[in-house]
Amino acid sequence: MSSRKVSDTKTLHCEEESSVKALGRKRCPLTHQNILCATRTLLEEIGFADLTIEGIAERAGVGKTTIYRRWPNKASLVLDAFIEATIKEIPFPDTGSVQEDLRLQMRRLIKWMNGVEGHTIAKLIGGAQDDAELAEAFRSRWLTGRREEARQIIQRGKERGEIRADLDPEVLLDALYGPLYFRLLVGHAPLTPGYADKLVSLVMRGLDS
Amino acid sequence: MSSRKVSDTKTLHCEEESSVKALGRKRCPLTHQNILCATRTLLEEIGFADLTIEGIAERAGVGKTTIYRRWPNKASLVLDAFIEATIKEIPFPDTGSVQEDLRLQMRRLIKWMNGVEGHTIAKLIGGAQDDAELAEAFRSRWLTGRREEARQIIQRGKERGEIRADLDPEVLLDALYGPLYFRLLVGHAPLTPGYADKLVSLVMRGLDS
Amino acid sequence: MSSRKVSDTKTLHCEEESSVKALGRKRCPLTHQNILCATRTLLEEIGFADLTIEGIAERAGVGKTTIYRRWPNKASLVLDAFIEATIKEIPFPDTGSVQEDLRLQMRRLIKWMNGVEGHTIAKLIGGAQDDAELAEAFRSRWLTGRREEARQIIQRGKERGEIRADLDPEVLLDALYGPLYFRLLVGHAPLTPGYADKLVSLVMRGLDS
Amino acid sequence: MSSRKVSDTKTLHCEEESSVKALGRKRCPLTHQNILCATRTLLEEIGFADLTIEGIAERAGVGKTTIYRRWPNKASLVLDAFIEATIKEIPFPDTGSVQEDLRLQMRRLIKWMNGVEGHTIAKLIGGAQDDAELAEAFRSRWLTGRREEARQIIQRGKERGEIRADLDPEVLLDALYGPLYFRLLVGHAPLTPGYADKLVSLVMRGLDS
DNA sequence: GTATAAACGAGACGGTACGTCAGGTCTTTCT
DNA sequence: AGAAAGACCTGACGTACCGTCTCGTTTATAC
Repeated sequence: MSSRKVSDTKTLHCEEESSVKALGRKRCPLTHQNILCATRTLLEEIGFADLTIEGIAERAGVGKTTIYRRWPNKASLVLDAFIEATIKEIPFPDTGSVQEDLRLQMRRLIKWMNGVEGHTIAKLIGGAQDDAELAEAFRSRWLTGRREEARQIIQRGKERGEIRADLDPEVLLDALYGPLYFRLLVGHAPLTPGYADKLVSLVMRGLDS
Repeated sequence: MSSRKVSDTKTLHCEEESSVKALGRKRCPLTHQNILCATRTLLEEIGFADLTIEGIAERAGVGKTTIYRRWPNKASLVLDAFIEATIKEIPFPDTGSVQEDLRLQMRRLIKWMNGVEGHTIAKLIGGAQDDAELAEAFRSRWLTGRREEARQIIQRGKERGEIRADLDPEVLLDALYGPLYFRLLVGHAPLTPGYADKLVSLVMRGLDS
Repeated sequence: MSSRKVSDTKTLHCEEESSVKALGRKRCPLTHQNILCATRTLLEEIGFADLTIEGIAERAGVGKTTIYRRWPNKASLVLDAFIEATIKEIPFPDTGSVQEDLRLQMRRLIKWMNGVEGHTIAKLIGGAQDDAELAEAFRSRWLTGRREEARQIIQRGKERGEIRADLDPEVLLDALYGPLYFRLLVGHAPLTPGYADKLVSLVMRGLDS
Repeated sequence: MSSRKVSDTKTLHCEEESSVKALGRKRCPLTHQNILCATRTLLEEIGFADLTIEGIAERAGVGKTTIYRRWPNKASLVLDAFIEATIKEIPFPDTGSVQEDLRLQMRRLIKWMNGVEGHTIAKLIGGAQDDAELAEAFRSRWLTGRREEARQIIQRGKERGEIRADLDPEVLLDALYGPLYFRLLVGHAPLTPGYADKLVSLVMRGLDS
């Protein structure tokens, strides 16, 4: 049961042909780490838009070619760097109450969105608007997992009878998390912890009926 | 009172010194239109990211300088072109029922989001992630106006007693519209007309209590 | 009649469309000079093979694009720089004796070949082996003119009766100058001033018969 | 005395330590041949300048390292490939007349220069202008041998009394062969068989006096 | 036999330069 | 003075090879 490994996690997006035999010299894993590390650092220092492959290469003490050999474009690299750094953050709680579970997790997410990572993820979603690959990567490697966990909270609530069974979890999750990303991306209003409370109490009012 | 027209609409963002005297050659109004038109066309053809000032200038038969003289950057120009083209679409209805008003408007918005304009606005929000000016312009020139209209719908509902008076309209609007933009930008699920219905019925359940 | 100007000489190889009217900003002549100067300097410092456009651009304080806008390739640029610097050297004498004229000029050429310019011209001919454009440019802009002058020396000799009239001047000139270039390019033996004397006395023995 | 074989001819320039013992796996002679063959083919196909070690390695089905283990640089390899292919061509005749011997051999050389090999040797001399090693190799492995043979023709002539004994053979050979290489490299005039005749009759006029 | 040593194909690696593109500024000429 | 054309410097792009360096495998002598 505990055998569900989250899989390798290490190399996520970069080209890797595992088919045949692995001929020739092995790819140095340190190099990999150096590049991701340099990317993360620069991302915080100068932001996504001003990030250049050349800059990353220099910072990592690596040839540009080495980067291009492993990642098809800037976005994929940044996504790798980003996910590697944040994959384990913002855990989902299990308090016994759906509403409380979601409220707590949303508060954590808001706090996280107000930090550097929030900025980065906004840029990634922004970049995904003209990069289908990045968009797909963002969905499959960031959103899907978290979404699945949130769905389980709802499922638990349904089993406990807190929520009526015919509720579409997708709509509920969108109604809760959509506004957070909305404010993050558009910035028309601040993302305060209290915002989570208000959203939960508004959206989840009377879901047991 | 209601005569406050949204004003000229024509030149919105571009520098325009009307104060002094209007010396020298007049700015050709056709040029203006040509540039906006070329921008719109190219925006649809190749997208925001691949859009270049040089390309627009060429397509419009205009010097690069002329563009730079009128707009500070690509984003402003695109926003101008975009808003000019869509300012009058997606009207807000007044059926006498808040829920129905919002539902109808959201359906229209969804329809519109599924077209070219939806694509464009997604790119604009995307671009705004690394362009503070564009972000601000997007908020003040696109969102604010529409938001105000939506707020009035809610206000009417409060006056009619459909909605309890202490409800925070910002949270409600976010809970309704946030999910739409969320799906538009992230694309994890389709934007169907029925989605509007589901959202409205989920979020607005029991708001009169 | 004597109005045959050797033409402008200034801009020789670089693209220049003089047809219409010359719209837009003028090409800065200083830039031109800076580039040629930097090229010459670097040519002497590091040689033709290690010469890079990037290096020249940097040394000249100029963008790479500016160079590419004016010259199609490294060779043309170098040829321009080279010819501009040496176009007036190694004059052809007129002593009244063909043999003496040629001998003197060959001695001067040998001296010149032993200097930096000789090295450069060797590299240019070398480069011309895989660059048809450079080859043509070298012939038309360097060789042709000098060849014509040498031909006139021979013509004068024929008129004076020093040389029999049916002699093919091309073969004679090749027999005299070919060996110089041969030694310059292959380096199997030194280029001494006495070599000129020996060649002249060998090749021109009995040309009056 | 005539036992001085020009040695093995097979591996000429490539590193080869025969001293100690020859431990480990032997160098595959087929590999050697494959590399030289690929080099020759590519040389004809794309020319010296566009020739790359990587390309040769691929064509030969060989690792780059294997090439670098055997030749210090591109030039040496090309020279090996070239010489291996042409070492036995253009024999020196012995008709009993110096003038006739040289004339015949020059005609053969001209014919050969007009073929692919002429092109290649021009490129090699060209490449030698920025590669001292190649220059030296070209002289010692191509020119010297042929030059020695030509010198013997002249020597025979002197012994027969056809040519006066004090003639410097170097100058004579330069005066005859220099022009051929001159035209080959500069291309200002065609290399026709008749050119050999003209040169011989011009340069060798009255050498018996 | 079984080490051990080199050759070998493959390909990763840090570099350098390439030639192109777009950015945003400046200059010239014409209207 | 405004407009159009285009020169200009800058800086990053993605590519091609360079020559060096591991890899794992294959082939040979040497113990």
